[in-house]
Amino acid sequence: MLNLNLLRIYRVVLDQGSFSRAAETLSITQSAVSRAVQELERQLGMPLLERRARGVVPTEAGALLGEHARRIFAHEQVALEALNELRDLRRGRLSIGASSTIGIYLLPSMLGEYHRLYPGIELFLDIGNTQQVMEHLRSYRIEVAYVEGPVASDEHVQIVPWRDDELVVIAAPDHPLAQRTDLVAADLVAMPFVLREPGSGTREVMEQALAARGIAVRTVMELGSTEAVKQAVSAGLGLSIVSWATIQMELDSARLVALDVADLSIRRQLSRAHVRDRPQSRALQEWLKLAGR
Amino acid sequence: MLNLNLLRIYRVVLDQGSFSRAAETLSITQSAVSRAVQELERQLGMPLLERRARGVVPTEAGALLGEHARRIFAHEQVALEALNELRDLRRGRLSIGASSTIGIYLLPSMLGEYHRLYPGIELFLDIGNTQQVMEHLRSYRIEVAYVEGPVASDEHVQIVPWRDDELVVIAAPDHPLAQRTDLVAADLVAMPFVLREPGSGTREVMEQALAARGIAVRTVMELGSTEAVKQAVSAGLGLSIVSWATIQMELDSARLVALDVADLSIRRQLSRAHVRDRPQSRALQEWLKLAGR
DNA sequence: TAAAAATACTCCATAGGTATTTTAT
DNA sequence: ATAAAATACCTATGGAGTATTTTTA
Repeated sequence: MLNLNLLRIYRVVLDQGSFSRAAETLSITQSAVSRAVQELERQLGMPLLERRARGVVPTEAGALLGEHARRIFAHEQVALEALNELRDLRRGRLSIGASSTIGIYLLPSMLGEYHRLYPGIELFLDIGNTQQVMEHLRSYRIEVAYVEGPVASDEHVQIVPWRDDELVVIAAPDHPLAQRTDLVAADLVAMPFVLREPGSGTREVMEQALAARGIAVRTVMELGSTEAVKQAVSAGLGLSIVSWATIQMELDSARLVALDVADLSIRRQLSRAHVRDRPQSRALQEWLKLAGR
Repeated sequence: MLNLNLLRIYRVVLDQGSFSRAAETLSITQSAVSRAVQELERQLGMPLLERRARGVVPTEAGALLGEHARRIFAHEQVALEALNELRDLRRGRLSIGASSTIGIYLLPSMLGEYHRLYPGIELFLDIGNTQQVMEHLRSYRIEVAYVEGPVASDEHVQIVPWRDDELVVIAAPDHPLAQRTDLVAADLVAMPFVLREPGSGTREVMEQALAARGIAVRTVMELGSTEAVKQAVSAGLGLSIVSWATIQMELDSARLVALDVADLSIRRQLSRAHVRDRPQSRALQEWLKLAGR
C-alpha cells in the first residue's frame, strides 16, 4: 500500500524538479520534503530520485511511479469536481413520490420550473396511491412524498403540512344546478354522483364532508381516476367533488363548472412526508425551497 | 484536496457495508472508522452515508465518491504492480555503453544470455570510442560503460577493472611467418602492418607494446574498424595486432592465424565505468552479476 | 435486548518546524 | 561561496486505542 501523502509530495518534487522549490509550492520546509521523499524511498525499497547538482532527476522507478502518481492525483481532482457538480446542482437526482392528484395536477408544472433552473438534475416522479407512496418513502425509493390522505407522523416518518387543497362540486355546464347562485348543501341531497373508487383520498374526504352535513347522495358510478370522473361529469352523468387543482383546464374550456355551494366548503391538508433524520440531498433542499417550505 | 487516508477507510466501509466490519477488515477499531468517516464528511461538507439499522447505505454523493475512490485505489494497485515488475525485472531498461571491440565482440553474447533470463528488460547498447562512451556515461545517457582505453577514476566517474584482454599478432594463413613456431618480437621488425586509425584503443596499446620492445614496423594501411583490418590481413596485405576476442570466428574458419611470438605478450585491462554514487537500477545489478563483478 | 454507531478520554507516531551540517558546483 | 539537500532535535496533532453511551430494530 502506497503512502499517498508522501506520494503527493513526491509528485510535486517531480513537477518542480527540486526539493526546495517543491517545499515552496507546498508551503512546507525543504527539510520536510527531503524526509518525505526519503521515507517514500525507504517504504518502496528503491531510490526514486537521483540527486544531481542542479536539482533532481527521477530514476527509472521514480519516473514510472511519477507517471502513475500523476494519474492518481488527476483522478482525485475528477472526484472533487464531481462532488462540486453535485453540490452546485449541475448534476444529481431527485426522486419524488406523490399521490395521484398531486402528482398529476400540481407537481408537473413545478417540476418543469425546477428543471429549467437545474437542467442537470434527473427527475423521478413516482405516482401512486397514498399507501404505495408512503411505502416507497419508507423503503428509500423516493426522498420525499406528497400525499393528500390523512397520514400521521410516526417514529420513522415525519409528516409536514404542505398546502391546503379545496374541493369543489363539479357539474356539466348544462346541468340543472349549474346556473343556480343560491345553492346550499341540502340541494345536493339525492342527486346522482360520480365517485372515485373506495380508498381514494379524494373520495374519503368527500364522503366525510357530505356525511358531516347529513347529506346522502346517490352513487351512479365509481371510476378509478379523476380524469374518468371528470369525463363522466362532463357527459352529464352526475355531479362529483374534486380538487380545484384538477379542473383548471376544464373550467377554462367550459367543459365543467364548479358549483358555488354556500355552506359546503371542503378543505383538506396536503402533506409532505420524509424519513426522519435522513440526510437531504442538495437537489431536494432546492426543490423544497421552490415547492414551498 | 481529498484526504486519501480517510478516503481509503471510507472505501472499505462501502465494500463492507458497515463500520464495524470495515474496522475488522482494516484491523482498527470501529471507533476509529466512525471518526474517519465523520471527518471525511466534515471536510467535504456533505453526508456520505446514511446510517441505517442494518449497516450503512451511501448517499448520492457518497456513492459517487465511492466510485471515484475505487478507481483511485485501483490505480494505486496498478502503480505498485508496475514497481514490482521493475523490481522483479519483468520490465525495465538497461543502457550499456562500450568501446567498439568490447561492444562488438564481447557483449553481444552476454546480452543474449541476459535477454533470455530477463526478456522484459529493454536493452540498449551504445557503441563508440572510449571518449564518446565516457561522455555518454557522464551525461547519464548510459548507466555503465565498458572501455579498453587507459581511463582513470575521477571525482565523478569510478573505473573498475573488469577483465584482461590479450592482443595477438595476426596474419593470413599463407603468410611467410604463419608456420614459424620459434618467432620472437625481433622477427617483426620492418614487417608490413595494417593499423587501426589513430585514437583507437587497440592501436595505442599495440604501438606502446612494439615501441617498448624497440620494434619499428612498416605501416602499409590505416583502417577505421577492426573488421576492415581483419579483412586486409586476411587478404595478405600485412600483419596486425588485435584482441583475441575479435578473431574467434576467423581462427575457426582458418581465414586468419595468430602468430605465437615468444616475447610479445600484449595484455591490457578492460574496465567498467560508473558515475559515482549514482543509484544502480535492478536491471544493472543483475547484469553486473552476469557480466562478472 | 442486542448489535451497531457515536462519543469521551488518552496516547503516541508521524509529519512538521528550526537550526545546523554536509555536499556539489 | 553559494545553493541545495541531508540531518539532528523538538513539537504538535491526527489518527489510533479503550471504555462508555446512544441509537435502533
